[in-house]
Amino acid sequence: MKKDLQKAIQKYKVPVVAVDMLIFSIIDKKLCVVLISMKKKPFEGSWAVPGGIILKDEHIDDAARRHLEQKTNVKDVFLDQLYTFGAPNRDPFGRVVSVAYYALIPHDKVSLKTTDRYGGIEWFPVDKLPKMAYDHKDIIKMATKRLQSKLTYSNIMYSLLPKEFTLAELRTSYEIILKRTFDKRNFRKKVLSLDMLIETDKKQVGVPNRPAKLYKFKNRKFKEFEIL
Amino acid sequence: MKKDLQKAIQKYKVPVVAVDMLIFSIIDKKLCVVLISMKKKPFEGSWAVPGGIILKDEHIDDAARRHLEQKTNVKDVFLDQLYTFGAPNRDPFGRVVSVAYYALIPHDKVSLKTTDRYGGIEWFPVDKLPKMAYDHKDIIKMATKRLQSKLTYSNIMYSLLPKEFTLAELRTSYEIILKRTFDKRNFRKKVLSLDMLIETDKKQVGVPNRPAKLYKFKNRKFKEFEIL
DNA sequence: TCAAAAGTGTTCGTGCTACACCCATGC
DNA sequence: GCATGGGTGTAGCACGAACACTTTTGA
Repeated sequence: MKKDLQKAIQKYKVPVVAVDMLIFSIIDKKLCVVLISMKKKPFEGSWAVPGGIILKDEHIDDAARRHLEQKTNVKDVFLDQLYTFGAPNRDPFGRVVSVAYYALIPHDKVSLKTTDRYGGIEWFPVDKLPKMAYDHKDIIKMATKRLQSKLTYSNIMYSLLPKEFTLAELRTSYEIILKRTFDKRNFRKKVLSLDMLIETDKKQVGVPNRPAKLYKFKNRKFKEFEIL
Repeated sequence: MKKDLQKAIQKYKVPVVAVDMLIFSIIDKKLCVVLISMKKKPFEGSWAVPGGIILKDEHIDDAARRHLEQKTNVKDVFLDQLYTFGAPNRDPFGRVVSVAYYALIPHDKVSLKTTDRYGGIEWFPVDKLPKMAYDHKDIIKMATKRLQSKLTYSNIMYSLLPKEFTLAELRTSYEIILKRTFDKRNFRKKVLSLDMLIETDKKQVGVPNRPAKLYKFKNRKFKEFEIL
């Protein structure tokens, strides 16, 4: 960083703009989020949501996408701005205003990339978080709530499921995230009435029971609905 | 803004964090928003949403409240974060990431304070905006949508109405903002069933017709409901 | 033939919608 | 007494909730 800039920033305590990227998926029947383990004091041994400072000329949305792709190799998933956290003393290293984003990625595409900047990167169930750095525990809670809410009035589940899926998979995914159950028949009736899915001519293979029909989403793009 | 900082910021495109404050009220049966007229090129003659850079050690929420109070003298109203805009070329003067907030203020408390930094400050109906600077037209559109949505699942109308009001005032306020009508009887039934209002023992005075009972909100604090 | 999950209809209750007339007050 | 908005009840309909048995496949 150039000297005159650094000087001006220190003089006026200009806040730094960062993004936090909350990456959600369903792993092993649980809603999980990607965390990285911290090396630096005072947060050694704690975990945090991945993220970092935005680049110059980089749109904040793109900064979020950059972090998402860096960690998971996935693109073209649902990504949405959550909230901007701007308390003056959130970060002991300096004033950081961070814009949090959340994304939903398919559980069949999961492969986390670690880098040597962090101690490690792992999925954690949102109900069993480790010791968290900063205010990240609250951020995860808020993101979980928002995710639950958005699931009930949009088609964003397209971003969590594989291209083709059974209605049972769709239903249990809703059940896991919304923490409730749905009646099998009522659920079918409802989702099929929404003109949101397309029936394929394929079926499950290799299951020890009657194979289910596979469906896919009509549009793999955010759209509002009255779903559940 | 100080000159040396401004210079450094322009040179290196370091993002500056600002807030934009969208102040809504109902004036003359129309949903209106506070705008200020710009003096500086290239936006002479255009209008913008009030706002400005956050102070050092100032919480961004407080920055929004500061601007709100500066312009309107009101405190203790509903104020909520809308969205953070972070495209790199939004502002020709340099990179600005701005966190937009919106607030609802009572129409009986309106008195705008002008300052000599701006050409003027005025209420404009959201349907008849003047020539707007930056991307502020889009921001107002987004805020209006959010406001409409939030009205249908919360009690934030408490922040727009005077302390005591008639059910007709409540109803027409919803009708103006949501751009639809409600059946008088069904509306009464619904809002009274929500345990959100308290009936006072007062009535309208000086009206040339049967005076309506006055009601007040049980809690003048944000709460979620299923309202309309 | 057995185990396991898929697929399929009907009934009931709740809540939203539509709708018209009398009442209280000021002038 | 007349003009103006306040205040009130009921019937129909749509939608969500509850609920059990038959079908198809692999082993």
